[in-house]
Amino acid sequence: MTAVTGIAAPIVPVSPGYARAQPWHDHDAAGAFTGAPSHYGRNELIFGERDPAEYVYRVQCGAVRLFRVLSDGRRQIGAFYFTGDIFGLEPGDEHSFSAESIGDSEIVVTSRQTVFRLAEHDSAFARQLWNRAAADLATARDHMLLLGRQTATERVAAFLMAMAEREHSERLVALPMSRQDIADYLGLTIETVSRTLTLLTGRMLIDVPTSRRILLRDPAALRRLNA
Amino acid sequence: MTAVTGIAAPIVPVSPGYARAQPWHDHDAAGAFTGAPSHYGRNELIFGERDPAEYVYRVQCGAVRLFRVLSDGRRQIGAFYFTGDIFGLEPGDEHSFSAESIGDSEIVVTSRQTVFRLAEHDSAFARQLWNRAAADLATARDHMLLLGRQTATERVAAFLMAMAEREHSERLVALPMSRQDIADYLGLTIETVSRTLTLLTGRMLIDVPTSRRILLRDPAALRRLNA
DNA sequence: CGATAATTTGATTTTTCTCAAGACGCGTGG
DNA sequence: CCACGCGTCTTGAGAAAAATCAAATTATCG
Repeated sequence: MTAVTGIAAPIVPVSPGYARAQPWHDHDAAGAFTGAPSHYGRNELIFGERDPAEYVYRVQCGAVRLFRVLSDGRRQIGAFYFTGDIFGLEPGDEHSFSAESIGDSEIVVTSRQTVFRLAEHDSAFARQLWNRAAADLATARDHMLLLGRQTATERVAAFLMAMAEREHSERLVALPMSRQDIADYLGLTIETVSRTLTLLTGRMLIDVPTSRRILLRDPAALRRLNA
Repeated sequence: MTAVTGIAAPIVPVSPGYARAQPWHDHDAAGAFTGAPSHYGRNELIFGERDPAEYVYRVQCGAVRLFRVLSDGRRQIGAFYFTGDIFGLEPGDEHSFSAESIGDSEIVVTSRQTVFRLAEHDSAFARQLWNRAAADLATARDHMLLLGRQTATERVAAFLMAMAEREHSERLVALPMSRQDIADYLGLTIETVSRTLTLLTGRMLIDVPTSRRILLRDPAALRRLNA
C-alpha cells in the first residue's frame, strides 16, 4: 500500500534484510500531493479501522503510528511513518488499521482515486506503486520474524539500529515515540522495554541520557545481537 | 508480491479481518503460467533466501511454506501457499525468504520479466498485481498482531479457523503441514501447539481423530477465542 | 514550583520454552 | 499379517523469559 511498513523500509534493511526498493521521493508522487498540509496534534486520530479508505496520506513532517487494537486493549503497532512516507492506500474500501499522529505533524492528503488514475495511465508510476507495496510486505515479514522468534533484547537492539539508520545518524537516536509505542511495536510490555534498555546500558552498548535520546556506544555489538 | 500472505488471503479474513482483494484466479494470470508443472517432493527447496528472484511460481497442487531461518536455527514461516496461489514475485533481484514444498506438489513457473512486461502493457493486470501485494501486506499485518499480542490459544484457534475457511469445509480440517510447521508459523513451539490442541479438545471445542485431521466441534466458540 | 504523566525499578506470577520420555502411526520387510 | 524401526506427536517436570502488579523516581508542562 505505501511507504514504510516499519522503520526499515526507506533505508537499508535491518537485521536479516536485503536490498529493497527505494522510498517514494517527492518527485515520484508528483502531482498527487499538492494540497496544503493539515496539522495533527499529539495522539490525534488520522483514520480508524473500518473507516472508508478514501484518501492517501503523506507525512510532511512528524511521525505517525499505524496500529490495531484488540477488544481488551492489547495494541499492536504495525508500522511507524516518518517524513516523506506515504500511508493509508488500501486495496479495499476500508482501512484495516488505525493511524494516529504521534506528536505534532503535518500531513498532506490526496484521494485514492487520484493515485489509482495516475497508475492507470502511467505504467512507471504503477510499477512504483507495486514496488512500494512489495517492499512494505517484505519489511512486514521481517517484522514477523522479530515478533515470532526473537528475544526481547534482540527486538530492542533491532529497533534501535533501525531507528539509527532511518535518521542517518551514526550513534545518536532521537525517539519521537513513547516507551508504550515501542513496546507495542515490538510485541513487548513497556516494563520489558525499559529493563532491556537498562540491560544494554549495563553492557555498555548504549547510553540513555534522556528517555527520548539514545546513544549507541557500540553499534557493531548491537547488530551482532541479531542472530 | 503475490497470492496468499498467510492462510487467510484468498478467503474471508480471519480474526480481526476485513474485506480484502480477491485471489488471483486462473484467468487473471492468463498467458503467464502456461508451461508444464514441475514436481517437488516433500521438504524440497523451491528457492532460497538470496537466490536470484528470476521466476514467479504458482501452486498447481500441493502446499508450500515460505520461511526464514536465523543463524541458530529458529525458523519463522511467513506464509503458506496452496493450490492456485502465486508466490516468489519480489521487488528486488533476490528472494528475501526461502520456499519449500511441504509434501509433494506441482508448481508452474513463469519469469518475473513476463509478469512485469504484462503489467507494463496492461494496466488492469498491473492493478491486480498491486491488489495482490496490498492484500498480502494486510494479511501479513494481521499476522503481526497475532505474533505480537495473542496468546497460544488464540493463535492456534485463529489458525484452525483460517484453515477451515481456506478449505471451504465447515468443520473438518485436513492439515498438510506438520506440528513443527504450525509452530513456526504461529511463533510457538511444537509442544505448545500440541498442548493447546489438547486443551481445546478438553474444552470440547475440537476433536483430533488423527494428528493431521482436526474436527471443529464448536467453530463459533473458537472464533470467540479471538478477541 | 507543583501537578501529572512517563519511565524505571522491584517482587511476584504466569506463560511458554526446554529437556526428557513415552506413545502413536506408518511404512517396510520378514 | 505382524514385527520392527523411524519419524512425529503428546505428555510431563522443571527452568526461563516476559508479563503483571506495585511503587518509586524522573521528566514535562502549565
